[in-house]
Amino acid sequence: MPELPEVEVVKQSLEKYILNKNLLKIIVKNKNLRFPVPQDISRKLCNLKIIKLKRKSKYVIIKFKNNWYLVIHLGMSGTLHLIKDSNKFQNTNLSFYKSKNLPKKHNHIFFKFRNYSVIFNDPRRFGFIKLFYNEKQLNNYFEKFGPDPFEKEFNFKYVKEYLKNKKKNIKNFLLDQKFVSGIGNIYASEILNFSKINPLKPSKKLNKKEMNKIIFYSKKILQRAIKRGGTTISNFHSIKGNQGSYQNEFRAYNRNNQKCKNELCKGLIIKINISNRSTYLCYNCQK
DNA sequence: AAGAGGCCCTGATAGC
DNA sequence: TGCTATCAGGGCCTCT
Repeated sequence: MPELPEVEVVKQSLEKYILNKNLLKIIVKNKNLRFPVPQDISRKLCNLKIIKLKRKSKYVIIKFKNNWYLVIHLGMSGTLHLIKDSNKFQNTNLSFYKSKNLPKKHNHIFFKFRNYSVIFNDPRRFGFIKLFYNEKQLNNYFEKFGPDPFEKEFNFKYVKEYLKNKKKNIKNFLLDQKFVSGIGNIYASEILNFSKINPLKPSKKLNKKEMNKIIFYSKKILQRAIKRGGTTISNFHSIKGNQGSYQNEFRAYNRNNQKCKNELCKGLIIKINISNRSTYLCYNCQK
């Protein structure tokens, strides 16, 4: 589900509630996520103050006062929920189920704070959490990732060097987190439609103008999506349950057989498969 | 080394 | 109503 904008929205809303707060305890209901939940995580992290929140790519990074880092990835279907604990039921699991926003199933991890809990829900369990015990370990993990689209390193020189002599098509490169990190299947289609580039175009055939368009629209579209609270297709929302609205601005994704919205273009958006993932494009203006 | 494809998992929806 | 097939926002692993 969540690409960079959705994760950024989650990080920002999470920050309001858990920054500078003590994590009282963690209750793991199901440790079988994409990777097993780290052993003894509750004992290790209880009564530790959260001193910083960051986002890298599609990951939320939570820093504790002892310089440990908890990293959260939401996979395809993961969500975080903020639930107020009523006084009556505090310290019992019952309180967690009092909010109508909380799904009934797949609430795998409960992070308990003084007056509320943050709950990790994930039906498909492609999400996961990881624990790092110092900054070096953390940096080591993210070393293999390319720059976020917003980072200065994501510039013409980098893109040109990286794509030189590469056979893979540009759409698959936008999804390749080693090249640029944070873009997923929705925004890849959007970026290429704005840039008027065919997703199947071999990367080495992109000219300077096209590379610059990709860089420009990656930043612009993701910024805009963050501003609109992300994209809500089936279940994404911030931790308070607010829905994003960027889906109302889609130009390509989910618009099979509808008119292309690029200026002066009379083409139709068509859905095709690239590497087994839905891809939306306009053959008329995306060359 | 780069690239293609399979796979992990549940739920929603379409078609019969 | 109930079956089956297909698809879904991601990314790791294996094979060539």
